[in-house]
Amino acid sequence: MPPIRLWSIEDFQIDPSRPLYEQFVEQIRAMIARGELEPGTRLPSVRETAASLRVNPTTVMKTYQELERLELIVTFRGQGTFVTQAEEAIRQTRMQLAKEAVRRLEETARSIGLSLEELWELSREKE
Amino acid sequence: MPPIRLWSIEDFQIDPSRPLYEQFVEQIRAMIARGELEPGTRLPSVRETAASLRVNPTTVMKTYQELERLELIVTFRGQGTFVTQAEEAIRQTRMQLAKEAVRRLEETARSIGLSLEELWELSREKE
Amino acid sequence: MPPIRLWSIEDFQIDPSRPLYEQFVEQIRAMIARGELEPGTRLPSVRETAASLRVNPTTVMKTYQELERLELIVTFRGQGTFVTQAEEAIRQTRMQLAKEAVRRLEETARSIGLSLEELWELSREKE
Amino acid sequence: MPPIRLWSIEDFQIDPSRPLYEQFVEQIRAMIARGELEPGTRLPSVRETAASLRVNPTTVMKTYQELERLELIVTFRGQGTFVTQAEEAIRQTRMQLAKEAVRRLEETARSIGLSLEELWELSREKE
DNA sequence: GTGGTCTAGACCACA
DNA sequence: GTGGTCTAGACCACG
Repeated sequence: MPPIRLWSIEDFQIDPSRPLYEQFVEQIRAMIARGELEPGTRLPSVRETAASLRVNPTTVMKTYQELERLELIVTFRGQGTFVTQAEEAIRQTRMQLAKEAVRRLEETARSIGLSLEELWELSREKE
Repeated sequence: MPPIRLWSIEDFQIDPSRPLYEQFVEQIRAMIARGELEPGTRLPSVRETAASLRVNPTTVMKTYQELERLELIVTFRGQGTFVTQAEEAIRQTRMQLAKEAVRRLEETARSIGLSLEELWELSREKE
Repeated sequence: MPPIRLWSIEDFQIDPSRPLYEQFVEQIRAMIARGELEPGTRLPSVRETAASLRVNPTTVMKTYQELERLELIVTFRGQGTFVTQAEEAIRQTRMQLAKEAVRRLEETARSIGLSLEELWELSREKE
Repeated sequence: MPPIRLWSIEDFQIDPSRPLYEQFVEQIRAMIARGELEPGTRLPSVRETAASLRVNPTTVMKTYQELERLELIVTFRGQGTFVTQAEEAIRQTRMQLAKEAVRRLEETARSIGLSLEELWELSREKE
């Protein structure tokens, strides 16, 4: 059973100034959170992924380990790595991402002394 | 002409896993953006700040130089460092911070396949 | 993948009364602007450069970071530092240097009350 | 015999990142070179100038000393400081400034691998 | 007194 | 291996 398809480096938006594995984690997590990678889907192996993304295998390994720690993927030895079947974990992730995003927005508003409404208005001004 | 007052390390919330100078820049920028540090105010000297924050002078200098590149402070040789008189630059900074914060929120919503309203609702659910 | 070749201190013309890093920036920028360092070329590592130029690694790092802010080089974490592939940025730099040089010439002419033609004539007189 | 008039800081264009005295020297030298300050004119005293420009007296002193070294002004003890009567010195200065400006232009052209004509063309392109 | 540069050397995360 | 941050301490020009 092959994985849906190999990744290409163009599937990711990379900022060279930030850790690669961190950006892979974020973007694969988003793929799972929005349902683009469905539960049970088999992911390409570490070796395959490293080759297709042209990155160091240890970078992919760190990515997968972190996603595993987040309980978004599971590895079955000898069988491969799969998106978790636990939809609850995916639901939780979506909520965490939402809460975190709003928390950051509120933190920014607080730091410049604005209410959320004022921040919103300001962000909509031109120039 | 002394600066308003020396900083204490308690004036800053420091995450030891991130670069010190980066956090100083962010938090001083916020002080200026919300008007806590008024235009024309003299900042404590590099040496004073280093002593009061218990960090190395070069760390403070890197902080000040970054704030200067952001055009939020100005250095007059031999006289010290001052919050810019150009209130326009401060206004711009507030707007940039607001726009950036909202952009990140929209980016998060997009990445998990939600509208801004849906993201907001989700962030307000309990658990 | 080694860089083209190490630098020697003889590759640079150093005026000891001016900041080292500033002169390195100017001269490496010129190498890129005139195509001597081609897009994609890997620069010698910070440590190698520091050793071959007999300067401190932090001096080289400051040089590279400044060139990075100018968008003339890009750093890939753990991989090294490379001349940007964005030839547009290089073209822009050439134009900026040209415009700036002419602007300075016009400024000098203005400051001594001459037209560009008169300045040119004057500079060609002997003694 | 009063000097023509006191200077105000608005008579000068100041870049805070460069030495003050250096900029005063350049700009007063230009005033003399273009004839705005005529030979024999009496300059305001160091003390007066420091007060009217709101700078440190030692800065003005250093400025005058440098202009004296350039033989553009002369000080008669107890009488004051005057623009030199030696028109030859002024002529020389104009020529030095012109030669130096052209030398810098040629140096820039050389550093980016262009002829003077090509540099000129490039500086005239838009964007 | 001020900031700016440079050195020497340590430690860290990342690939 | 790579660059990035931080410390400690020296020296300098400027005002």
